[in-house]
Amino acid sequence: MPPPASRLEARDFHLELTLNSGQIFHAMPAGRRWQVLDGKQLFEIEQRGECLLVARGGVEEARRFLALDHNLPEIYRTFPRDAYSREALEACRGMRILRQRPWECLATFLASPMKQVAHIRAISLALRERYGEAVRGSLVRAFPRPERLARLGEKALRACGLGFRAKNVLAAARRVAEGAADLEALRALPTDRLREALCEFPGVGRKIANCVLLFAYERLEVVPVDVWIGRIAARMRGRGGVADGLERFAVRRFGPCAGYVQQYLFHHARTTGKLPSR
DNA sequence: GACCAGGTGCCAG
DNA sequence: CTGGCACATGGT
Repeated sequence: MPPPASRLEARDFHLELTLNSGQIFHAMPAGRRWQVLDGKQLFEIEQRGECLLVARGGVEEARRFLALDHNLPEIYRTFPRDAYSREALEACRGMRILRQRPWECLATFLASPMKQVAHIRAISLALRERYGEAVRGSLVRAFPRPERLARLGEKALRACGLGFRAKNVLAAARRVAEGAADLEALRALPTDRLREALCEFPGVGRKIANCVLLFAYERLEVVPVDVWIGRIAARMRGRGGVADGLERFAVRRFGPCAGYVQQYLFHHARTTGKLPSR
């Protein structure tokens, strides 16, 4: 039996929303609680109002992974003031940008092109089930280490539903496993140089690199432009807008925590189908 | 059965 | 520099 739960104060936080907002893809409900893995570290957590009951995993580790140190009221003050952004904020209040591990984040988003969130989840779960290490008490296995995936063939990865993305996941696993890229060492680079380094992985373009920058390297000012953010930004820019790239526009428009804003707009648009008027 | 999904790389003009 | 297209898979 797990030890009794520790309490963790968590104002301005929405656990379920955060775990299912398209940052990670493996969170599992366990009764009233949620199970989520950070590497091989299992957290099992229930939210009761502004308090979290941490049934498994350390409180300090949970605080860090869930980014409870982000000052959300302060971040909200930087949000754009237009009606659509306010609507997204109200719909997603309490959602946080998690602190993911770079390898899991990179590999998972290499599986994402032209896939819906539900499909990415299915792929993540298949990879974990087949090639991940078991974690005591966890309904889901850990995300496979690069060394494990590097030993596989493309066919084995395709069998996890990866399709044409299999070759990119495999190449990334090999690059990391053989030390051609050190994802932890890259952390020290400034954002532009780090993005360039990430784009050296086959299959990583501007969008996926930005996802990894935002979700794994704490670059909260970065905006991944996917189909939804593209539509939203195009509407906000309107016809009178300059001949400016959508990403550049979004970065300026969304403000200093543009990545946060992006995540709220993305989730709101994806789950409701609503877009800004005009 | 089209159509679309948290894109990228490559090629023609 | 820009637009068009192939690339797999699964759900409406």
